[in-house]
This record gives sequence, structure tokens and C-alpha cells, in this order.
Amino acid sequence: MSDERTEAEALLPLPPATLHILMSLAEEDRHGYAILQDVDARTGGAVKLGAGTLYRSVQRMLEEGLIVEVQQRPAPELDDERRRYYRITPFGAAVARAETRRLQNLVRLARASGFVPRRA
Amino acid sequence: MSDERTEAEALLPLPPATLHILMSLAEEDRHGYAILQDVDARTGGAVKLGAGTLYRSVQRMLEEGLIVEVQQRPAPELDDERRRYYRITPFGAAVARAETRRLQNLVRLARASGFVPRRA
DNA sequence: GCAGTTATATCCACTGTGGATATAATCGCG
DNA sequence: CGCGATTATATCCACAGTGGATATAACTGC
Repeated sequence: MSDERTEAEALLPLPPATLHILMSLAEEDRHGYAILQDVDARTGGAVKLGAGTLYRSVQRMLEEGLIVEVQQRPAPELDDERRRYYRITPFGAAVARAETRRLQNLVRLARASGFVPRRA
Repeated sequence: MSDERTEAEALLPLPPATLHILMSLAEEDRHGYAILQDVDARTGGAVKLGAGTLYRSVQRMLEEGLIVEVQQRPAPELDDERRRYYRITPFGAAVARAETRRLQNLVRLARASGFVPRRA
């Protein structure tokens, strides 16, 4: 019986787009197009997900149980029937933590190799 | 006239295998097979480059000027004629620093999203 | 009502990857 | 010495993840 930590690590390394989507949904439930804009904004325009990448990633993430679709919608006058809203699951958060740990270890290795970047 | 920093950032994001190879060569000149073993060792077995990945990556990295082949060989009695030795270039090191900076920023974002991993 | 944006979805081509296969030199050791 | 295991490079195939184009349609502002 594998604990959640082990189960999460089985999905690593995570496709970059997947981590970005999880980061976006960590803040609040969002629909696809809003994720696209949010990722652009949070990364200062450095990361722009392609539409194909987004919708395919979301599909995969639903199957893997990293996110779920929520039927809960904003007030009708603010809503848009075309939208599909998604929420991160506890498992999705565990996977994101595992990936963050993996990346942190990678950065540690790189810095130990002498690749110490000047402050951003 | 783009400075080396700008030129380096044009290659980002770096394929994961490429950064591992640069980390390995940062320590000392190595031949392909030795890089394979070193990456395995430095990552505690967590990363195992496939042979195809390694030799194709090396080819690309030579073309991009991240590494050069060195003709300089160990003492004949320690050598193996089949080996081809590689060395990281100053540009390769600049690219590795840029990629390290990019990864560090990504980790910062992930942690800011609440994905704070428990100590490894 | 019409243009531009929002929104989802699918398609195509390309890159990076692992793992298999091929070939051959070197090494350990009985 | 002989011979199997390892070392070493290289190429091939199939597959995952990606960007960007295309399609369709609803919404928004004027």
C-alpha cells in the first residue's frame, strides 16, 4: 500500500504546463482561458501556454485526479455558459509539492556545480 | 549587439538532459559514457539518461557551442581509443547559469503558491 | 448588428526522451 | 590465452508534451 507521497512521486517529473496549471488553480478555481491569462500574468509574460497544451493538459489532469471540474458557477449575470471551471484536488496539491521538491533539488545540484546565477 | 546573457536566454528553457550534461562537465572533462554514470551518481540514481538522449544531446550541444570536443587524452595506458572527451565552454556555463536562474524563479513561484515541500 | 474578444476543442508538425539494437574495443578472470 | 561481461559510441523507433493553426461559437462594446 503506497502512501500519497509515493503515489505523487510516481507522476514525476511533471510536464511544465501541468505545474503551471496547478499553481494557477492553487489560488482559486478557474476556467481554462482564465488559466492561460493567469499563467502569463504570474510569470510576467515569460510563460505563455499554447491553447492545445492547456486543454490537453487539463484532460490528462482530470484523468489523473490532479483536478476536478466544478459545477459551481458565479452569479448568472457574471457567468458565461461556455466556461468550464476546475479545482485542484488534495492529491494535485501533493503532486505539486513533490514536483517543487524535485525542482528544488535540481537547483541545489546546479548551484553546487558552480552555476550560481546573479540575482534575477 | 546581444550580450552573452541575452544570447544564453534565447536557448531557454533548456532540455533537462542538457543541464545534467553541463553539470557533469562543470566538474571535469568527461567522455559520453562517463557522463551517463556521473549523472546517475550525482542524482543518487534518480536520473538515468538514456543512451540515445545522451549522444543526441551531445551532438546538439556541440552545434550550439555549449561544449567542445577536446583531443587532449589521458596517459596512453589509461586511455581507451573509443572515447570522445568533451569540455564545457564559457558560453555553456552562461547558459547553465541562465537555466538555473529560470528554475530558481519557477521554484519561487511554486512556493509562493503554497507548494512548500517538507524537507527532502 | 458587427468586430473583436472570450472560450473550448482538435489537428499537425516538431522536439526531447527512453529503450532497443548494432558494432566493436576493452577488461576480468579462469 | 580465450571468452563473456562491461565499456563505449551511434542510430533507430515509438511515444509524450508542446506551440501554433484552425474551427466553432458565444459574449461584449459600441
